[in-house]
Amino acid sequence: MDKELQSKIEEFKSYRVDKPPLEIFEHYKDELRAMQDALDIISGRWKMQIIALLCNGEFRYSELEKGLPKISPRMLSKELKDLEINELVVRKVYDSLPVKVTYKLADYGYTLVPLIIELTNWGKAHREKIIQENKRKHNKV
Amino acid sequence: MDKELQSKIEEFKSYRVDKPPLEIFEHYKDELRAMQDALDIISGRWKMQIIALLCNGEFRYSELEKGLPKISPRMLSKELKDLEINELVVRKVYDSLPVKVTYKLADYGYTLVPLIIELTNWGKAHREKIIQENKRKHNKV
DNA sequence: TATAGCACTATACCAAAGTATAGTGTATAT
DNA sequence: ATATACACTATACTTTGGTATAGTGCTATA
Repeated sequence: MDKELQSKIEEFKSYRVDKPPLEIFEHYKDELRAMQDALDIISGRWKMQIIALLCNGEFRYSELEKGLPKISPRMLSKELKDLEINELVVRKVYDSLPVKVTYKLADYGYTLVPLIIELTNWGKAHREKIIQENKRKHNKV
Repeated sequence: MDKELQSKIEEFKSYRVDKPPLEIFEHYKDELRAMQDALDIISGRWKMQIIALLCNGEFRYSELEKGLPKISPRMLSKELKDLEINELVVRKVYDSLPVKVTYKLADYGYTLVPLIIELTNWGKAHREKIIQENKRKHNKV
């Protein structure tokens, strides 16, 4: 664990010196709201998977369908619409025949990359931890 | 945007040179699964709020109720149980009379701090962006 | 002419997440 | 004896996220 993190944690811990819980809540209100905003946008089974795929470039609708093996077309178009509304994804329509539609990450979408990395790292470490624990249990028994 | 991030993005972009979508999916499968594991654990309206509060120290059940003004007792005890199962939170029972129960972050729980910070930062920036956009629209009209 | 591909939309359905309200057993305080 | 605090649990309900299945209007291809 690095120093910056360590000091952040100390900061948290030292804040509460018998302050009433509601006061602590009020103090962090904006942070909590911001965190929740972010979670609302990235939660769900598909959003981050779509974004992670789109990190690799431009995809057609049907390519995304293939790249997300279990998604239904309804879900895919709904999720893409959501992401477009939040300006994370850019939708381009070519007026060729038949119509071709592509999706790519907006520049703004790339601001999510640090979060993707953080989430992935934590998820990997967590899986490791669970595997280690199962091993220990197995050895004891 | 810092250099490390920039190069990560280039890495993503350069990976896809006309690879079929399914191959890209397979290539990132472990990462996607790890990301989803993490999201499953922290998603929902309460989990991260509880963790963020507990960053500040040890709380009794009733203190948490006051610190999370809108949570129902059922939700609170369910969420705490989930967090305990995932070993993010430690539950301590004092056999005083009446019983006193406290909850605090496990050391492992603190590994979520970088994620909390990332989420909070992104959420704040997002809110800023939306406010700026509304201002621009207002000026145009 | 028939078939298949494309980028969707419509409708109905199900399960999980979250909410609202009430109740439990214990103990102290009055 | 009654009321209150504590840490819950039970039950029923609503909302949301996601699935399943079918269908649309277009065009290129055999």
